Amino acid sequence: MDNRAISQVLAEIADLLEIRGDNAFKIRAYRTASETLATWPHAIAQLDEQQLRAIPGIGKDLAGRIRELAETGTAKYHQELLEQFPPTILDLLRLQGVGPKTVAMLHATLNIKSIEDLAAAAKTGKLKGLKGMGAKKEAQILASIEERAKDVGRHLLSDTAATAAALVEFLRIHDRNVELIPVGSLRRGRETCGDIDILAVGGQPGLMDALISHPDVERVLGQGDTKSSVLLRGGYQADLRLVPRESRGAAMQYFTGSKAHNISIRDRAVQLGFKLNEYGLFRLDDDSRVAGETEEGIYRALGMEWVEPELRENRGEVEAARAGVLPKLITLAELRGDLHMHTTETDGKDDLTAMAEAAHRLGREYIAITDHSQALAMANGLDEKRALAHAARVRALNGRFENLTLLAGIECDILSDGRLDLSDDCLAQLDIVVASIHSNFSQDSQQMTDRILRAIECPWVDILGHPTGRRLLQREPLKFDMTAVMDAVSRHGMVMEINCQIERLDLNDSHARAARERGIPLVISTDAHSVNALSRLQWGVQVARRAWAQSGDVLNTRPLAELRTRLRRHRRT
DNA sequence: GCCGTTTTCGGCCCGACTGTTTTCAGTCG
Repeated sequence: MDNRAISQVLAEIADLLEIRGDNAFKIRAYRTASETLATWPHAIAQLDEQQLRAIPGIGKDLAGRIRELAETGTAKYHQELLEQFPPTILDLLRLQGVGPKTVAMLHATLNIKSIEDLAAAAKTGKLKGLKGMGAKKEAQILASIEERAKDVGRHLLSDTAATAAALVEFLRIHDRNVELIPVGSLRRGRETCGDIDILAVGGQPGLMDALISHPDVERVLGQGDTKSSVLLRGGYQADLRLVPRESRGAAMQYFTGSKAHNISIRDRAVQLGFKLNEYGLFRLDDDSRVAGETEEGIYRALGMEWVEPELRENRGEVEAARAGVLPKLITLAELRGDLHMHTTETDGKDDLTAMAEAAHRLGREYIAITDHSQALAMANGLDEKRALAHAARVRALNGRFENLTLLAGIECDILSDGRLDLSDDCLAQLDIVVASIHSNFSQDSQQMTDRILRAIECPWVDILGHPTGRRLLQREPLKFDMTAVMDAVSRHGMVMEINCQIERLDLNDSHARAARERGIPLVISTDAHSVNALSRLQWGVQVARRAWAQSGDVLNTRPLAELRTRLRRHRRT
C-alpha cells in the first residue's frame, strides 16, 4: 500500500468514528495521523513499528494498524466500522453544511446511506420534520447536492494568487483605507489552495456588501458583520474577515494557519498561561492583552522566533522556533541562474536568441538550454547530430550578453528500460544533462524504480528532472521507491530538480525536504517553453521554502564557477 | 488515541455564523 492509500484509510476511520459519535480526541488522533502520512516523503509501508512510532502523532495503536494495512491491505478496525455504516455514507460529509451529527441522525431515522438517498428524501420533504431540520435546512442540503460537482475542490497556486489579487483590487475600490491581506494556504505557498482567505484590517462592515456584490459571486454561503463566505464562479470559495487594527498580527497568524500549526502554538500559549485567538494573546488570569498587533509580538511572547508562513505546517517548526534554530529561507533574489528551458529547436515557442535576451533582461547570470532528445518525436526531439549542432550554436552566443553565460545542455529522455535516449559519447560533450521521464508512465513500482536507478548509473546525467512526473489535479506521480532513488542520487553526486511549471512543482515540498536532509543539492528551474515562462521561478522558490531550504541547499544560487565544480561531470576524480 | 520543562493519568484550540431554537447544537475554518 502506498502512503496515500494508508492515509486514506485512516481518514475514513476518523470520519466513521465521527459519525458514530466516538471520542473527539481519538478522532483527532486518526485525522492528524492521516494528514501527517499524506505528505510523508518515504514509503510508510516499509517502516517497522519502532520507526512508525517515531513519527509525531503515531503511537502504539496507530503503528499497529498501519503495519496491519501494510501487510494485509486492510485493517480489521476499518472493516468493522464499515459494517456499521456503508462507505457511500462518507460522501454525505463532503456536502456543504452537512456534518457527522447530521449524517448519523439521517442514517438512524431515515436509513439514508448515500447522496441519492438524501436527495430523494429532501425532494419529497421528508427532512423537514426531523430534529434540528427546517425548510431552510432542507433547501440548503438540496442546493449543496446540486453544487457538489461544481465545487471541484482545489486550485493551482498561481491561479489562486491571481484570483485573490483581482478580488483584493475589487474590494479596494469600495474602501481605499482598508488593508487587504490574502492569508490562508495561499500565504503559506501551498501547491494547491482550497479557498481564498482575505483579511480586511480596519475595514467597515460595508465591505461585506461589496463582496456580496462582486459579479462572480454565485452563492452567499454566509454573511455577518465580521465574517462572510461566498462561492465564486470557477469553483472558488472566498472568505472575508474584518478585524480591528490592534488585532492585525493575531488575525494574520490565526488565518494563515495551518490548522495543525495553530493548534500547536495555542497549546503552547495555554501552557504559558495565555489564551490565543484571532484578536490577540491574552493572559488567562486577568484577560489582559499581551500581544496582537504584530505576528512577531505573538511569537515572541510565546518564547519563539517568528515563523515564516511557508513553514507553518507543524512539521517541526514550532520546536525549531522555540530553540531559535529556524532556517534562513531561500529567496527569489538569491537565484542566479536557470538550468532547464526549451527553444524552437524542439517544442519551445521562442528561439534561442529570444530566450537568451529575455534571461539577460531578467538578470540571470547563467542559463542552460536543455531541449528535448529524439525519443520525444512529437516535440521534434534532437538526435545526436542535431544536439551537438545546437550546442555549438548555444556556445556561439557566449560573449554577446554581458554577465550572461549560456550552457549547452539537453533534457534527455529516460527510456522505458532506463537507458538514456542519447549515447554517453554525445552526453559527455555537453555542459549539463537533465534526465527526465516523458513516456510509459504506468509501469509498476519495481519496473519504474529499476528504470530510474539504471538511468542514474549513466555518469553524464547531472540532474534528475521533474522526478515524480506528476501533474497537479491531472496526473498522479509515477510509482517508484523514492528512498532507493534518493540513495542512488546521493551516492552519485547528482542533483534533483524543483520544476517550476505550475502544474508540476516537482519535486514537491516534502520530497524536496527529504532530499535536502540527505544532503542532495537541489536546483530550481523554470522548464520554460517561452520567454514569458522564464519569470516563474517564484513558484519553485515557494516549494523550496516549504522544504526548509536555505540558499546553500540550492545550486543555482551559486556563482557559475562553483556550480560547475559541483555538477556530477566535474566531480569525478 | 497521543503525549509529558508539573503529568504514565488526565488532559487535549478557539470563535463566527446559521438555523433551529426560547438558550443552543451543528458546521466550518
